[in-house]
Amino acid sequence: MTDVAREVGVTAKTVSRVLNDDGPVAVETRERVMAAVRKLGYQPNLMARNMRVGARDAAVGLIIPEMGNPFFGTVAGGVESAVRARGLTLIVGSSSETAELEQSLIATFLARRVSALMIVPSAAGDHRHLRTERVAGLPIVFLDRPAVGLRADSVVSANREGARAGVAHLVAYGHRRIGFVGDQPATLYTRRERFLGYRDALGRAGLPFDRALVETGHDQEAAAHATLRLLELADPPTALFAANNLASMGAVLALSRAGRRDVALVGFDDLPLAEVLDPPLTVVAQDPAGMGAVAAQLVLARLDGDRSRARRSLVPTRLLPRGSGELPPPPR
Amino acid sequence: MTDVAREVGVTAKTVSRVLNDDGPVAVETRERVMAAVRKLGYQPNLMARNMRVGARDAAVGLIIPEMGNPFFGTVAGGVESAVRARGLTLIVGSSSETAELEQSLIATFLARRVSALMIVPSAAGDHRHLRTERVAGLPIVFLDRPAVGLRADSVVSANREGARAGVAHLVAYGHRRIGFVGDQPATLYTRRERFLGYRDALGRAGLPFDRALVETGHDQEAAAHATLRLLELADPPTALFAANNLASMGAVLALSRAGRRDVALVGFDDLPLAEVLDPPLTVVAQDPAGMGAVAAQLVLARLDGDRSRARRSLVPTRLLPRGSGELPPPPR
DNA sequence: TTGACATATGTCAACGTTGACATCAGCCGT
DNA sequence: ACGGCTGATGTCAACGTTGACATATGTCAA
Repeated sequence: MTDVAREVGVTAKTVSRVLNDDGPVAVETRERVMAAVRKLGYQPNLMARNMRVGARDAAVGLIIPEMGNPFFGTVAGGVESAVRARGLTLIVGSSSETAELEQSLIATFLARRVSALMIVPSAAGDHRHLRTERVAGLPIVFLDRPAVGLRADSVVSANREGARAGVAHLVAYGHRRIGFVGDQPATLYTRRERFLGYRDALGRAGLPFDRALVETGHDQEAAAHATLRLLELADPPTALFAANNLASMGAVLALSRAGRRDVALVGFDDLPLAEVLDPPLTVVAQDPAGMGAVAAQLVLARLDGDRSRARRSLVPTRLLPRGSGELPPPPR
Repeated sequence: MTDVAREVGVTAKTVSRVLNDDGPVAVETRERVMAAVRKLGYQPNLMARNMRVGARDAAVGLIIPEMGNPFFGTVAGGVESAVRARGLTLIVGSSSETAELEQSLIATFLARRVSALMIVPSAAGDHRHLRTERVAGLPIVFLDRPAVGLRADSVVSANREGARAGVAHLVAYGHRRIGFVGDQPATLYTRRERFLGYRDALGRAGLPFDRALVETGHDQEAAAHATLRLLELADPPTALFAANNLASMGAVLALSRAGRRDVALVGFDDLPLAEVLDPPLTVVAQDPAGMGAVAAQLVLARLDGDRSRARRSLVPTRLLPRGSGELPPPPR
């Protein structure tokens, strides 16, 4: 900036005025400044500006467990377009689902003076330490899973209700033995909630809960094996409920490999090619982009001074019957 | 920091020394400082630090067309883990495939003094204006598509070779009329390259090129319609080559809807559930995470002072025969 | 002509941090 | 006892920018 000023023969302050449309500047001066700016390829230094005006950085930090997972990618996309509409930049980090990385990312973001934090917490995390920041008025919103040890805004899917609806759907088609394929640590919020929904649905239908019908795998292949184990039971399930996208893919994979087109399946979270599968996959669809957008709106409201109590936003799910969930149980 | 200093009864400089493990500090002082840091929840201000030391921000900016697209999401993931391993933070923005947004994101990133820029250029972009920054030594790497009007590093898939191999694969199975389903503007680099690969393969096999066999759609549904148009030709193709993931999904969709299991299909870019499709989808797989990682390595090398000429890195593709690409043409 | 006022620009300090250099106390060897 | 060294801390200025306030020039009404 000083360079530009020297080039034009004015003070830095005048250049600043031109660039920020602050105070009065003679038309001719303005033009000469702009010319110099272009000539020198000057870029204002946001860091210095922020420091001077004591403002936080016009960026929000988002922490997700994994960028590769389309679910989180889409969430991030939803957040990004919403915050960008307000001139904010998005900074993303992925925690690889570990509390340590999450911690260090939070520290980095705080050191960068982001305007807000959005976090999809890792399974093992604890967010007590963020209390100071929250009190200081930094908007913090948790996504997909609520905070642990901290009263803060969160935006989550209607996991329990959705899972209940999905399982009830299978029950309605006559299934009485319904397997549950989960992945991730069983302590994970979403896993727990969906499992509760599963049990709710069984309970409401007067069906017994059988521990043997619950299997877990931490990735697609593991979920496939989990599914296989269920199919090989002496008294196997006639229908399956897969608790997330990886579990669904694993289940689809296992059923396909085993050549079993007679087992009903409902997955939680939609898949891109669900409708061309054989049979087309019935899912309880989430709205990841919507979740991101809702969370971003919350953040923006907080930035605008909304100081109301922390709230939890439930993003509804939608049952999309496509075929796999409408297969009847085999006649006995 | 001043607060911490006051609390302990020392100067800010001493606190700085403790925090940066700079110069000698008495053990007792160090402990008292650390205690005060914890007590006050002090977070160093990275912006001020960067400004003082005149360093660029320890962040690299990445611009992708769309966060929701798993291809770019995975690329971003590859970049992120590589740069984080070096203590750098990733800032992401999406350009929605428009030159304007791309421009404004670049400006924002430059104003933030990122250490490096990584760009998946939008179709219409022009990067001449980045010449100044490149000369100034800012590492700039283009991903998936090369820069326009600028000599800069780029990392791209072996599009032409991959497409050629995919189409040659179909030829090897006896196909003589092979349709091309592309999406995006036909001017897009990847689209062009893959199309050239397609023509190469035809030429090498001595097959005529038929303009009627080339169709385009800009998203999944459009690609499905494009596919349908091909199938309805008087002299329809017996095999299809889909030039990217959306085109593949569209083609799969269309074939499935039309109940056509006799048309061979090879897609460019792998899909999550490719192997459970019916028939399982043969693809020319790209390595998005690998691309991101390679690009990040390039950036890191540049940051380490590598001043060699701009280079273009080709990331190889891999043909994964799964069934759909090995269907023979119907006997005539 | 005066002074009140608007316009155009300049001066200075400060944001939080850290390099360069200064200060001071204690200890060593001679 | 003295110079020199080491360790521990302090002082000051500067990074690039902008708020607060000052200055200079011109315009216009009384």
